[in-house]
Order: sequence, then C-alpha cells, then structure tokens
Amino acid sequence: MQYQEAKEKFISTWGSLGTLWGINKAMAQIQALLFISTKPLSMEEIMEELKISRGNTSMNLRQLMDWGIVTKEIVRGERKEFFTTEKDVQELARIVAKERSRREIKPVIKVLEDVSSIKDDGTQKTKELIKQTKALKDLTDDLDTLMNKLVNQKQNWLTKSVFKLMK
Amino acid sequence: MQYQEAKEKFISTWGSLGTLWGINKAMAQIQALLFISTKPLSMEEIMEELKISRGNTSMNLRQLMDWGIVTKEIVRGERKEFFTTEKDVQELARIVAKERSRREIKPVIKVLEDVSSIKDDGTQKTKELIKQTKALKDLTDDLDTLMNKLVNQKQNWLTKSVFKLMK
DNA sequence: ATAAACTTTCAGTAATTATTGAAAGTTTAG
DNA sequence: CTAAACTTTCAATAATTACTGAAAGTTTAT
Repeated sequence: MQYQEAKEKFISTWGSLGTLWGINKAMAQIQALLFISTKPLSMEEIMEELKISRGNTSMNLRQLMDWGIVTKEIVRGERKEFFTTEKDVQELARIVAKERSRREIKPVIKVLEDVSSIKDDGTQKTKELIKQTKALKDLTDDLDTLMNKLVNQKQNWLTKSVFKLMK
Repeated sequence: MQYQEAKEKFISTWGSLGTLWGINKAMAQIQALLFISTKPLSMEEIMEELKISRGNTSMNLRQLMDWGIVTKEIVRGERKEFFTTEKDVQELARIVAKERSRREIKPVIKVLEDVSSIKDDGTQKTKELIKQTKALKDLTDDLDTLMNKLVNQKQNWLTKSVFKLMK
C-alpha cells in the first residue's frame, strides 16, 4: 500500500467511525485529514481533498471548533484562515470524552435520576421501574466517572498502572 | 411524576440514547420496555405499547437476539412467543461492550494497523501518516482492552477497587 | 469609502436510514 | 392433511439527516 491509498483508507475509515463517537462523517473526515497533515490547511484545500462543498466544510469546521478539537491558525501574510487539529491522541481522547460526557451522558443520568425517584405506589410495576432505572443510573454514573478520571490523567503512567492492575 | 409518565420518559430517553451505543431507536425502545417489564411480553404487546408495526417489531427483536440482549421465552399453553431482556445491568454492559468491540472497534484497529505499517518512503507526509495512525492504533487498542477487562469482571469488587485507586 | 477576498448562512435537494403493511412462510392443533 | 395462529420478509414509502451552492455577510487593503 502506498501513501495515497493509505491516506484515503484512513480518512474514510475514520469518517465512517464518526458515528461511533457521535459526530457525522464529514466532520470526522475533516478531522482525520488535519490529523495526518504536516501543515495547517485552508478551507479551499479541505474542500478539494475531500470533495465536499464550501458550505459543508464551513459548518463542520465550526462544529469541530465548538468541540475544541480544531483551531484556527493565522498565517502571516495570508488572508485566508488555516486550520489545525489537536495532534496528541491522549489530549484528543480527553476532549472527546469530556464533551460526550457533558452533552450526552450527564443529561441521561439526570433523566434516570428523575424517573427512578418517582413515588413508590406499592405496585409491582412501579417497584420494577424504580429498581431497574436506579441500577441503570448507578452503572451509567460509574462508567461516566471512570471514563472521565481515566482520560483526565494527562500523563499516562496512571493508565499504565491501571492496566497492570487488571492484567 | 406518576408511573405512566415516568415509564414513557424512560423509554423515549433510552430510545434516543440508542445511537450512543450504536443501535437504532426502535431497538433501544423495545429493550427499554422489556427491561422494566415485570413479565415476558409478546410481539402483540410490544407493538401496542410502542405503537410500531409488526414488521418493525419482528426485525428489531431479531437484532436484539443477535446481540444476545433479548431471549425468547416459551410460555406453557401459549402459542405465541414471548420475549425478555437481560435484567442485570452489569451483564448487559458486558454484552454491549463485547459486541461493540467485536463489531466496530476491532475492525478499525485492523485498518489502523494496515495503514500505519506502510513502507516509510522517507517523505515528511508519509512519516506523519505513520506516526499519527500508529498513535491512534495504540490508543484505540488500550481503550478497547481496558473496556473489555473492566466489563468482564462479573463481580464488581474489581470495578470498585479501580475506583478507589483513582479517587 | 470601495472592492476584493474570504466566510457564513440557509432554503432546497439529495442521500441515507427507519418503518410500514401485506404477502409469503412456518408451526401447531386437531 | 388442513387451517388457524402466528412470524418473517421485503418492496414501497416515510422520516431523518447530510450536503450543496448561491446569496448575504464580514474583513482587510488601499
């Protein structure tokens, strides 16, 4: 496999994986492109590489910036804007985990809390609803906490020690 | 909040959360319904509760069974089939984590491996592609391993000890 | 102030994904 | 074997989500 093929394979795989971490295809592909680029890219270059429209590129770059994954670069002497992505995978994972926790997991925990704290009217079905949603809430909470703690270790010695512990 | 409202809120929240764990809305809602039900439900009952068609119910139940989350129950004297879901959240998490690892994460790791092992032709851009996809592969691998190990502890004493360690 | 260079917005359209419902298939009781 | 009771399949359609492109908006240089 040569450079061009490998690059395309990486970008398209990462793109279709986007759904897994909760973003759309174009967004993931732009991030992938920037991630392996040796220099900041302009909107023009991104459109050209990925064969997507100006509007699409603009909207998805904006979202990536909202996530804190991509940043604008000012290049001296150039009028147009250039973009780069966080290059450190650990830091990237940290950002993604934090954002997903905030945007998706926390709100769900809130709902589970509300639902599991309805008044017990003594019926079987109410007891079951409370018991099960409570269990789900506890699990979700635990996993969320663990994920955040894990990913917040800027150095990876702790990750390593956890691995050791679990082996 | 009363039972009916709480139940509906739980089912619809869990349904829209489906995308987060990689399944569709109807599938997640069926699972949610079974999860808080005090007894196995027939296809008829599921259709009725969720207001979805027979075909949709059938197809999504099949998928839930493929995932290993839902099982058929034979009820003595009844001709139709009844369905139940795994009721233990820890076990549920174990199944989901295992399946997602197998279906989605492992294949991505494979691609990252392939891409990161192309021949280094000495150019800057090839070096960057190799370096970055390698880093991504290592991270993905670590997270996958960790997730599987975590979730495979049938007892939760280990989860607890990990928490303690990280606090 | 003007105009060129660039970015954003958003209504319309395309692509994708989910759902229906009726026909075909299967199982069981008699 | 037959028919009733039930489930599955799948082509058609609906709903959702993503994408385009051109017009409107913004910034910068002169």
